[in-house]
Amino acid sequence: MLAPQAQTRRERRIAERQAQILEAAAIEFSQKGYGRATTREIAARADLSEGTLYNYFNNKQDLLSGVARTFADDITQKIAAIEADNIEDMMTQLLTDRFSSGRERRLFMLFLYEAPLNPDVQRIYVQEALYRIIDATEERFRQLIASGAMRPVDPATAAQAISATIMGFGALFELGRHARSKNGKEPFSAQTMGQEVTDLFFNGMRPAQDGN
Amino acid sequence: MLAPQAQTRRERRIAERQAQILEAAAIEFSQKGYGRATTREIAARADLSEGTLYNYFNNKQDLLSGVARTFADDITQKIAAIEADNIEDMMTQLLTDRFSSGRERRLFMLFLYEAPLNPDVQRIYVQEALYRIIDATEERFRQLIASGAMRPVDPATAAQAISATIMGFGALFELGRHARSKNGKEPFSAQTMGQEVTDLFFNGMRPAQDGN
Amino acid sequence: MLAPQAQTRRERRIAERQAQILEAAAIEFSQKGYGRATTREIAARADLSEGTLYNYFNNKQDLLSGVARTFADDITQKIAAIEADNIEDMMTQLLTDRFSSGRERRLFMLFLYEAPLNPDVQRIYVQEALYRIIDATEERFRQLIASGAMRPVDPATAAQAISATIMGFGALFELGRHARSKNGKEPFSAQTMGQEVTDLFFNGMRPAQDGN
Amino acid sequence: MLAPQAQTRRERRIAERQAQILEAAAIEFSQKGYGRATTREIAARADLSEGTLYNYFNNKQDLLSGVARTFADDITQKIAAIEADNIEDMMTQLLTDRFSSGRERRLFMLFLYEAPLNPDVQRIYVQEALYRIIDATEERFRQLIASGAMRPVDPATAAQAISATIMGFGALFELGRHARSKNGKEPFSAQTMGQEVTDLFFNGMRPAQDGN
DNA sequence: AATGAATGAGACTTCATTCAT
DNA sequence: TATGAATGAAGTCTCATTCAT
Repeated sequence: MLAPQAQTRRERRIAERQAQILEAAAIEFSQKGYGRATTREIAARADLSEGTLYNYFNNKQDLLSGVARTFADDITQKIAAIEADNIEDMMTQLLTDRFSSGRERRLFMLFLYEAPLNPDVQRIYVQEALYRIIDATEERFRQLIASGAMRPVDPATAAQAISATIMGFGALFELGRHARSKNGKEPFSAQTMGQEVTDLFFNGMRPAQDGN
Repeated sequence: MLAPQAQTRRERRIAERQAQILEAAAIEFSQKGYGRATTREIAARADLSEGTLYNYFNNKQDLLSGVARTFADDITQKIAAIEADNIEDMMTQLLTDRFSSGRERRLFMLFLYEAPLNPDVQRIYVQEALYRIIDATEERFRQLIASGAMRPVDPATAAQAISATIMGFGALFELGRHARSKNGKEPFSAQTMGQEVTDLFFNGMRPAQDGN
Repeated sequence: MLAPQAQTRRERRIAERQAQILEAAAIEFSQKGYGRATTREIAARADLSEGTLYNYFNNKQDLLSGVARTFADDITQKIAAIEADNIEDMMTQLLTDRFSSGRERRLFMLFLYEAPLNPDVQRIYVQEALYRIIDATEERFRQLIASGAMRPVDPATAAQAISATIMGFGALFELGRHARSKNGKEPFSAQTMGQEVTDLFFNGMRPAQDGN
Repeated sequence: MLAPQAQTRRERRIAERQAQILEAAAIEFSQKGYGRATTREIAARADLSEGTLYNYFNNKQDLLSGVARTFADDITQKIAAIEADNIEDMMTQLLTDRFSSGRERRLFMLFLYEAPLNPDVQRIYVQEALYRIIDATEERFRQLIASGAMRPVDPATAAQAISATIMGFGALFELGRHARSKNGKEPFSAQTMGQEVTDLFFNGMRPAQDGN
């Protein structure tokens, strides 16, 4: 009982340290990008020495991988937690969700950018998270179509379109577009935006025909 | 007549060199990202010495700005060249267009990523190109709505949604998603993709109601 | 008790390293001037890697500032240590003192040259050291005049004249003038020089008048 | 007659070009120092291309040598032009002269600084100008002493003291000391300064004794 | 396990000099 | 003879990584 417990406590402390470091790394990476972030400042933010960083991670790339894994898990869970039996609810939740945290959006951009340059990020964030989410969305669409709750479009295309839109909105937000007020109205709220876009996807742009 | 001609020749040579350098820079940046690209390799690819680079550009950042301007001009022209008087054509062209060149997509990602870290990129690519395109799209939507060719959705939201979707698809392509064949069919073609997505935006996902 | 002691040891080591680096920098700067001295050779002389230099100083300019401060402190202390209640002693000491070390003279020239090009040197060496010394000298002259030990010349001019002479002799020595033997006598000694110049300043050049 | 004339015209043009370049070099060197001045800006100031510079001078060092020679000739002539048969006039003129032009003072500092680093400057400016002036001064002092117009101090020391003082005042002026007003009086004028310092050297600091 | 000083490879950049036009 | 684009050596500085304490 003693050894396993000590082992467990040790493992717990290691996990805590790693989380503490990854938290700091996430902040630095999100603010400065991967290239401009320095291990020195990550260590400083984690209130550790630079040397200690290397007791928990092999190198800077691993820090990015670690951050990617954290956020991959996070987004996967959030998406999985969405409960909706009609398409409108589901889309609103999908769209609203990604508009939340600034740091999250920034890291999202970072992962997209780094993925082609960094196999770990590609694997951890893109393949194990993004693609699975898209696949799951496709499967849900397939079900909705089967149940007649959705027009029989190509579910793969629809899933990608939805995902692409969410990703694109993340980028637009990040680029500051959301700050623009339109027509004197208040600047976009994520909530309103989600609803309007959902309406667009759901009802389409085609003008109502005939007596509709 | 002599001086202007000589002047012109000199200017032409300078423009050529700059183009030659920017071409090399665009390739290096697109392949390695801004931080990992080196002036040495840009020079080598342009078949010039490193010092010569600095006869035409002040620093590495200016190389990125130059590349950004080139592609900002390019995309602006392409978008402006779109001629469509019905919404379906317009959307198809918008969506199809951005799926073309791989390097272009990679640089697009680069600009999105760098914009918040680099005021020049933010100004040149985001504000002077992306935003104007979105604004022009909004204006077109406004006209289509006025003419009854489009359902009276909020034109600003619609313009952003379309733009976000295009941007997102650019990213998805870049991430390799397009390489996946679905259902044994051939992998996506930009053409097909554009048409399907246009259908989605145009007709929406809502199942046909009533006797429709 | 533990923390302060550890802190002190660390600070002591840092101070030692800085001194070690500044020593090397002083030698390189004095031998080659600021522009021709290289961080590489400073590091080599300090028996450190080039990178380590930058753990202790921000840049090459700071190395020069550091050297300037060291020598500013040094000269200020030496001047302040002069004890003389009659003008002859004081002048002899003032004049003799600056003729001592070759490196010191070379750095003195360097600071004079760099001061107009380098605000730090101007502030550290010129304003905080040279000017204060001149001011202090003026004040001493003022007292000597008040006590009747000195002819009532303008004390500011006199202080500047003395200072200028010392500075000029420093330069002349540095230029190798002192190496010239005159009339077959031995080359100047700082001692002799000091006495003769003092005599000159004290008694003037005017021939004795009347029956003197 | 033709060849020599053409030769002469050619030589004249060469001399003009050289003077034009040296003028530009003098300005740049005086403003920025030798190391920080660039051949590019010297060429620009001389309204020439960089390449042309190298048709008239072998390298940057030669530019400095050329400037040194110009100013060495200049100062030698000025000193030689001094006409004075009594010591007061002579000293006033000596002292006043060097306080004149700012650029001249700056170059003077430059030559003093560069001399130990640059054999040409050492030879041209220091040995062929400065030392000769000091020697000539010593000789004049010798004559004045012989004629009883000057107290029999050591003429070599006196000549060096005078020279050192002039050099030192040049430095002090350059360091901005002259800008300080004293006692509410106007800031120093070269004229006043020269007179006061002459009085100091001539009459000494010793208080008047007895019934004087 | 923590530290942080030391390292050194390598990046960007400058600039005196050359040379084809 | 004048030009100025091209060169490349050399300089300053950064920073991920290591290792003795």
